[in-house]
Amino acid sequence: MSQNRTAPDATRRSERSRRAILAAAFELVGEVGYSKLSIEAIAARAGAGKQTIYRWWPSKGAVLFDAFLMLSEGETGTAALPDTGDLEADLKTVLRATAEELSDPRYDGPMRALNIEILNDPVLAADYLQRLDLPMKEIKKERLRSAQCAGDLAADLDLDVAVDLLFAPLLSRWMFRSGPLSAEFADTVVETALRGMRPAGGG
Amino acid sequence: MSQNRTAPDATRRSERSRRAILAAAFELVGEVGYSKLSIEAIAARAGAGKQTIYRWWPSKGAVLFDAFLMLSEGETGTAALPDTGDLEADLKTVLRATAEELSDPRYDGPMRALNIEILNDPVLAADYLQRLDLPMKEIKKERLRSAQCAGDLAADLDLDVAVDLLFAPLLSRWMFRSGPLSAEFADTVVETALRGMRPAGGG
Amino acid sequence: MSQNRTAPDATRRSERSRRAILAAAFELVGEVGYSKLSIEAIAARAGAGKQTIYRWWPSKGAVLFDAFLMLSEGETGTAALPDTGDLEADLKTVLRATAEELSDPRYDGPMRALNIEILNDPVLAADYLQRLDLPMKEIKKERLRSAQCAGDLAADLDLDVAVDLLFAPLLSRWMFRSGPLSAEFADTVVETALRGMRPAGGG
Amino acid sequence: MSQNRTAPDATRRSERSRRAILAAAFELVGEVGYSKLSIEAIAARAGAGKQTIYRWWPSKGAVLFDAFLMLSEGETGTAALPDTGDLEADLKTVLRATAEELSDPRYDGPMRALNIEILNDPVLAADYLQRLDLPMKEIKKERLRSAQCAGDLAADLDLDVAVDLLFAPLLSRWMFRSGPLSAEFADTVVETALRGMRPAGGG
DNA sequence: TATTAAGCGAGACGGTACGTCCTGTCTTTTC
DNA sequence: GAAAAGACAGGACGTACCGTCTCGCTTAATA
Repeated sequence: MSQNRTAPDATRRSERSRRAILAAAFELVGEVGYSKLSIEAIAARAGAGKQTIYRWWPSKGAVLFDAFLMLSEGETGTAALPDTGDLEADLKTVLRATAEELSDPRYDGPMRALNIEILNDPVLAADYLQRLDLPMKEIKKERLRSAQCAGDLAADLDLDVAVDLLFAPLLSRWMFRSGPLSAEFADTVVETALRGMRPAGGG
Repeated sequence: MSQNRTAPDATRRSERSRRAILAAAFELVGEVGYSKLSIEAIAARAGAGKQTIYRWWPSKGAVLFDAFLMLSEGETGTAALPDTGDLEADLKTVLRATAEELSDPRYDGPMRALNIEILNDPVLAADYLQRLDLPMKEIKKERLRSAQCAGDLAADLDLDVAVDLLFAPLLSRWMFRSGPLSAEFADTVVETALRGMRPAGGG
Repeated sequence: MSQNRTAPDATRRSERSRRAILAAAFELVGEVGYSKLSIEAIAARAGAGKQTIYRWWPSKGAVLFDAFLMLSEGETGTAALPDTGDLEADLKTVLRATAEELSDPRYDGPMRALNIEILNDPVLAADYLQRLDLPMKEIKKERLRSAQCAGDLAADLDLDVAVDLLFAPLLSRWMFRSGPLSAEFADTVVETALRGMRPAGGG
Repeated sequence: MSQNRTAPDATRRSERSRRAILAAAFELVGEVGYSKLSIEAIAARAGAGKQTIYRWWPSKGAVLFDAFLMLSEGETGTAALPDTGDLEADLKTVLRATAEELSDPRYDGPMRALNIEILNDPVLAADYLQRLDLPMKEIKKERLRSAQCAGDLAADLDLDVAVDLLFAPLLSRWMFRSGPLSAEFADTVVETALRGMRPAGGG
């Protein structure tokens, strides 16, 4: 079970360096964009040696990814979508919030960087899926399942498809900048998609 | 309207070099992936000088983009979605084809590379929007409009949203590799989305 | 007698371009130094096409050399060293003038450039020898021969060696910047060298 | 006393790389000549990165110069001209050796390259003067001083001029290829120059 | 309480690619 | 048919980073 190289001893890892590196990575990607982001710059900004980065992360994308995880620390697992009983209103709240976050210049740069790495690197993509995307999808599905039990959604609805239908359009607009990420857009997407998911005999 | 630098004289441009460079770029991105793609390698493979690339394209992404345009040459503007009268069947045909294309390893690599460049470079994104995305969206909207006239879609449906709802889920799955790009998935997306777009009184 | 390439027709040669190119070369080498001198810059400054330079000169050094010839046009062949009857005084006059010229920043740069080309290119060196150095050496030897006839120099003196002995020290100091090119230095060289060249029984 | 850029840490310098680079530079300049010598080729031949050259040397000429210094390592300071008591014979020995060295194709190329750099670069010229030319001149002057004490040279002879008078003619012939660097030439120069430097009353 | 061994900052190293500049050739257009 | 203009293939420039590799230094666990 040993690595080909002597594995680093995690107990001795400097928490100070770890945080400084992740913070520096997040800052820099926001300042200079993904394509200009370099390990050298991260190390310099963090006051760390390059080797410290190479020792603990397999790629630049992994650093970036961990920087995101650090931000969303505590959120995952505990968080749940709002459930006021009104599915449409709850989803509109969530999509509007998502739209706003994607529009925020503080998050736009780093988010694009992470997406680029995911596009590039299948390993990182799998990691992202497992550790961020799937948990968040489960949270979304949980809310839809609740609505399904309440009879607000068709019983045979594929919840995976439902989540994609609801969230992918926003992502697509953000990615290609093909339209404004407005509250109106969020609302229309929710309204149209939900109409397709209601029980057949619904009123 | 003049450039800040003396612009190259397009009338003297070598068509032979242009084609060789675009072909080399497309080949290489498929072989080594985007992150390993270099201007140097493109020039070498094309038997061209690096300066010839820098003279005519502002960025690596622009080369890649033109390589895509060269492939889809003639398609844009002339093409239209199938219109058998059965909207659902027609859309399933198109989405299945799209899913297949995205699964094809010959297109997966270059497509990811192009998307990365678009994520990175707002200028290229705008160019892409104008020259590829908008025309293709118009074609899709044309088919939906035809269905709208036939009473198969709600009269007040926002066709832009409709297109996003239909096509974004596929793109999202491809991008994050979050599920199989199967014909079943394409069908389910079309069925669910269309149900939400039909006239209220149901035909 | 034909060249491997169709030789240019000298009768059609543009005198205007020739002069502009030589002038531009001379100016530029003074401004930016030899190592930064480029054919492109010469052509641009002269308002000439690069091909015009390549058509008429075999190398950058040849252009530079012709630029020098243009300057000394008319001098060669006609000129002679002063001959007042006092050899020592005459030589001091000449060496002092040479020292001054080598110190002049207008000539220092171009002269170094020419010397560099000569060091580099044996063909150009031979050309230089034939067309500039030998004629000038002959002029100097003529003056020494006159002194020899007058009994001021040893009858068996090798005049080639004599010229080198008189002029090389100055050149060496200039080249290596190993000391001031002063009138005193010129005088001392002449006095010392001449003492060694006088007839044995001389007073 | 600090540099404007963070100076490299000389204690960490790789002696292996240094020697390999200097050796490669010396070899290459002999093989392809100065004008075809490139940093790129030196690095490749030495198995070194280009940055390693740029880190430690300010210019191509400086590399070449150090390559020369490496060759003459140990010679400077310790060496002295032969002193058999017979000045003329000793000088003839030295000049003949110099002439032979300048004729040796192994040294001709590199030597020309170094001279070109010296002509080009005043900073390098000053360095050369200080570290090679002046020490060697001092050695030559030492021999002349010894002769002066013995009464073989005029008491008021300017030894700097004397050295130039003796050695510059050889250099000049080599540089312009204006004549054979023969033993006869060396002898004649020594005989003629020395005759001008002897005490007035002749011993 | 010393010893020791890992992580650490620092940064030199062999490399690759960058984007710029220039070379020498070729072609097009003008005179 | 020479000349201005400038695109072309090619190649070196000097810079920026890559990922690897020592260096001393600090620091936590072991002897």
